[in-house]
Amino acid sequence: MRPDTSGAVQRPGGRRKVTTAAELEKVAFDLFDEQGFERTTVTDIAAAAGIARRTFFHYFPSKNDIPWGDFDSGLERMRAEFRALPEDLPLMDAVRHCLVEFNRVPEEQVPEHRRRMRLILGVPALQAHSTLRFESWREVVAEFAGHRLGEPSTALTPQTIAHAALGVALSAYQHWLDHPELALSDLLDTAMRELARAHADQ
Amino acid sequence: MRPDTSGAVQRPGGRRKVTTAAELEKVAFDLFDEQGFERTTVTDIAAAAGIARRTFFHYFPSKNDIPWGDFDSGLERMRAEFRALPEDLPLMDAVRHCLVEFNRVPEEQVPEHRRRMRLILGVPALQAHSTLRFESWREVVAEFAGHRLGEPSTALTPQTIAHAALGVALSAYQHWLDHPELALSDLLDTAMRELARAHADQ
DNA sequence: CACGGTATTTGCACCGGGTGCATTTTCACA
DNA sequence: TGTGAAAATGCACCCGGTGCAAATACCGTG
Repeated sequence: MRPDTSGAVQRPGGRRKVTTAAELEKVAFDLFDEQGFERTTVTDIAAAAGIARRTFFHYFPSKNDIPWGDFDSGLERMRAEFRALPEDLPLMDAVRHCLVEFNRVPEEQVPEHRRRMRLILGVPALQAHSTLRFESWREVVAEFAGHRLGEPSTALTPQTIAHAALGVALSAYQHWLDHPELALSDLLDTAMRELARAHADQ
Repeated sequence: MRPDTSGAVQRPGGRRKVTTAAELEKVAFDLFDEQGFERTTVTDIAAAAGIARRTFFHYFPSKNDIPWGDFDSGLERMRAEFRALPEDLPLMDAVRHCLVEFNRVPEEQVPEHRRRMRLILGVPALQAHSTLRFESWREVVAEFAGHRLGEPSTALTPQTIAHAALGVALSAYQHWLDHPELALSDLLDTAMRELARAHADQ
């Protein structure tokens, strides 16, 4: 039998990694809490983590990427979520459903999630950077919408639906950050329904 | 009678400005065409314009702001556009109408507009930066939606409508850039209608 | 015409993010 | 005890952006 290659990357020799992205993220978040994002330099983070500044960039492509965790791996989850949906569920209901499910977090991780999102959506530099990260998220939605509509995902309607879905998510998130007593899932669901309602109302 | 203070700022003495933002923009755009946005440095632009690098930053807060022209002044135009609409025009019809009108450009300015938008929506750094510039645009829409709904513009629904409207605009623009033969106005109108249709379809 | 006030330009030193490259360190395994 | 591979590191840069002080050009006035 071949050696187990699942989980961590196999290591056929070579120096051990001295830390992890998750660990660096933790160190960085603490500094961000203390002194804010912009006032924290990469040098600060590296020093606090006990690594060289240069090494930091082996773990994160940029300072702006620190708060994103394994966002990309979540995309595959969402794709699966879309696939699992019954074919006869109306398109926008399906989108709403996945919006809610994709953003469901276990209760105990809520404070952590809130902190992360407050950074991403609150700090201008990160807000700007988020556009780039959200592109692949939109693409997942567009693919699904295109599939349902029998159009390429690059067509106008799928792209529009994807953009709108992202907009809904962002406004729900912003509201959630401003109103800690409200549940994110409810806000996402409501926002999506209210948009449909606005479109329907004459 | 007081001297005319309309138009250009009055100059009660002091050194003359040596150039204008518009002129710098022109110089910069030429360089962008030649060598691309990222490969063009601020130093390049300043040199080509015959000013000091430091002076450039008296005309633009950042390199990323070059392609934006007088975008902010356009916002007031859009606000007026919203105000001029009949009160009984359904909310989303009003939004669609303003979306189309705000983005209407005289035929002769179309190539210029396309070049500008191809930069803004095509170069990652500018794409990211655009998020920050679009915030005030969204706010205009949210204010109108809030007004119509009898809610503060910060409420969930107005914000969602604003985010969605921006999404629609972005997807229409992207499509326009990819398909030069199509008219921007039509794409904006269609995108908005298709989103409504998607929401309505069961 | 010289002068004084004013706004703009400029130079300079500096900071922070990010990269390319060569070198050193640490590890597994033979 | 090597030997090869991966990771960490150091260093020299580049670029965008800022704070500050000095130089420069313009205006109106005496």
